[in-house]
Amino acid sequence: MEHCILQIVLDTPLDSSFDYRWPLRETGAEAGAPAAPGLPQIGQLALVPFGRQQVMGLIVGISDRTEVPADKLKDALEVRSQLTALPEAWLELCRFAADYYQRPLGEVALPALPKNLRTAKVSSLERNLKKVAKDAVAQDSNPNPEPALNAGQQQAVDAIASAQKFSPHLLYGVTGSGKTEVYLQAAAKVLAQSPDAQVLILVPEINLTPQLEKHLRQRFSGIQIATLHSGMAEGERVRHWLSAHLGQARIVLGTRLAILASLPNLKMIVIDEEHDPSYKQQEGLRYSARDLAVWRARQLDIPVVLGSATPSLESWLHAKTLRYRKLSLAERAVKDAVLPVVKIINTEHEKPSEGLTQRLVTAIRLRLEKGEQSLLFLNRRGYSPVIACDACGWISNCTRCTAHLVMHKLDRKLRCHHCGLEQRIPRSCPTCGNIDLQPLGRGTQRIEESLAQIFPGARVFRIDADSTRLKGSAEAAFDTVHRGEVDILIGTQMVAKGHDFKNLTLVAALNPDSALFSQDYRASERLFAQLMQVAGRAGRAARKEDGNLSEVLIQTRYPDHPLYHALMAHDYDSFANDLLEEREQAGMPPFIYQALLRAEAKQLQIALDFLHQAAALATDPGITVNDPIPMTMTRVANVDRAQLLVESTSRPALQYFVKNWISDLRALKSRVKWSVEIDPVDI
DNA sequence: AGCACGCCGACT
DNA sequence: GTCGGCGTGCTC
Repeated sequence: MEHCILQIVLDTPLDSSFDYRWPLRETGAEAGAPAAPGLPQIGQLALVPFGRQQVMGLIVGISDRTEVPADKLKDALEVRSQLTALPEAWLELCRFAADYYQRPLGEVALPALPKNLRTAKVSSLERNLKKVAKDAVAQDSNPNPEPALNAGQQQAVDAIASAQKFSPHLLYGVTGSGKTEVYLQAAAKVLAQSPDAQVLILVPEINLTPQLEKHLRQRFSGIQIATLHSGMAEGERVRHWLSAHLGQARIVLGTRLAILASLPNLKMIVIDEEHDPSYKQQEGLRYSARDLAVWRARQLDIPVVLGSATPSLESWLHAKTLRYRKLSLAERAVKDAVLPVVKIINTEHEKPSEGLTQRLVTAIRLRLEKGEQSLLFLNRRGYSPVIACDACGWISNCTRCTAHLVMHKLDRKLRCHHCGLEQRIPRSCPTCGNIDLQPLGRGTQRIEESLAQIFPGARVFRIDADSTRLKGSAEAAFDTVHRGEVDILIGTQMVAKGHDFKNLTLVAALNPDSALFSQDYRASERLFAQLMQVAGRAGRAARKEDGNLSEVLIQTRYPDHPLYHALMAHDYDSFANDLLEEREQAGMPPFIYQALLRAEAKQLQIALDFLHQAAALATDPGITVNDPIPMTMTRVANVDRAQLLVESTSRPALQYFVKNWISDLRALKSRVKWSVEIDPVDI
């Protein structure tokens, strides 16, 4: 009996591949089978016994020999020959990500595949393959026509689509400047260049931006579009993934996870709102979809477009150093629409009552009289509805986390957003017995109540993570606003994304200040992007000739802060340039590169001790080692967490250092649970 | 990571 | 007497 040896990677933290025997003669021997049946290929999936379980692995090598002793060697159970092998370029992408983020290949490659592909039976795969084949779209001769472009847009489209090799473009333009139309027409050109070309379009959160999908489907009605995001049902997810993998879907629209999709004929990548923090995966393999997209574009030698009104400082720097080509869209593409007027309300002089200044109340009243909509934007941070006792200072803290319990009025519970702990709302203060417990701060729910008091007839509507927890309810909520059934909309950052509200002429930021002085140096960058984005929700309805501009009101105690001045002037350029200069002088990203070692233990000291040990191991002269510190939210679910930041001016030097460091840390055999994150963003 | 085996405390 | 705590050891 003749065998070959399959080298297979598995979704396990063990950093090696595993060898399995595969009998060459037995498979595919059925009569009438095509030539060379049953020979496994690199890139195919195989079901193998692993310990006491059976798991799906990925074939990364095929050999005729192995170092593994015969008594340990097992037979692979099944090769999924029904599924064409994952392309070599895809495997290379996974190898790069595994190497860069310092994880075993199997922990990158297998989770990148739909779960169903790894767990379901062959019959299910065959059924799905059949369904996908049948779904081939009928040609539709009636797609929406391409609208005319303004000069800036045309230039951008030409630059992107004519670049047939690796070329990163930073498409820079405010909301309403017509970035989407540039994506669409550039995609159309690329798709027209070859009959099997594929285009990948990444968006921050698909359920908040259904409009792009609608535009795509209308414009490319004869072309199959696959969507990929975490909210999809498993079956649908597999079928969309398969249609991308088989080259059938020529446009793939997805969230960050789509960057790891198999796309055999990928010819262009678009990253919409490239600055958006959700491109960074915050658990498991902590990759940046944006960075991987640029790598993938370089690998395939294709154009990549990063679009934003407020580019990340990383991309901004790349544009300044000409690594990225900056394409600016100066005008608003919507005819006659103008930028909203941004005004500052100094809360030092105009004290807000229940979070609302008199001027803001007046502005809302004006909109109500004119039948227009207002949007009140709340920074969630610092504004959770926490219960407190005025008499003794007691606050509803979580017993398992360094966090407050947050009041949920609907089910009359206090809940911890970090570990899920639930308590009934106490009738009196647990420490002093005071009956008069008050909500601290103004959460969206409280603002909602005070608005209802001030404007009894107004239709007030709240959109936040709580009110839209149910699947699809966010969409329904936005529809309600679109239909004009809402006068005053209250929301957290959720409302900042995607949606244009046609009748919205007032946007107010109630409490943006906390981000200005945050420990997190990226907070102000994010705040600017958020305010800019939320301001962009207004103003599309306003037209110059009405003399009736949309208004953005910022309530702040720091009216002279440069961030607000830049916002008033609609001047991201100088704001970003100033920030970059600060970062360079302070030796911070994007001028230096970072890695973060996290440790967790039952007691903080144990975690810190481990980190001190780790710091002692870091003697590389090119590496700056900071002090181990407890994480801001030290305790989560009864586990204490601490971290150690290491930095270098050289990315390769950091890479080299971390690789060795990790093997040194493994050798410590500590009981502490630890992990290393490359390019951390939340420090 | 799973999932076993393995040796010490409070309970049907 | 058992059920079960999580320490440590292995997975081709």
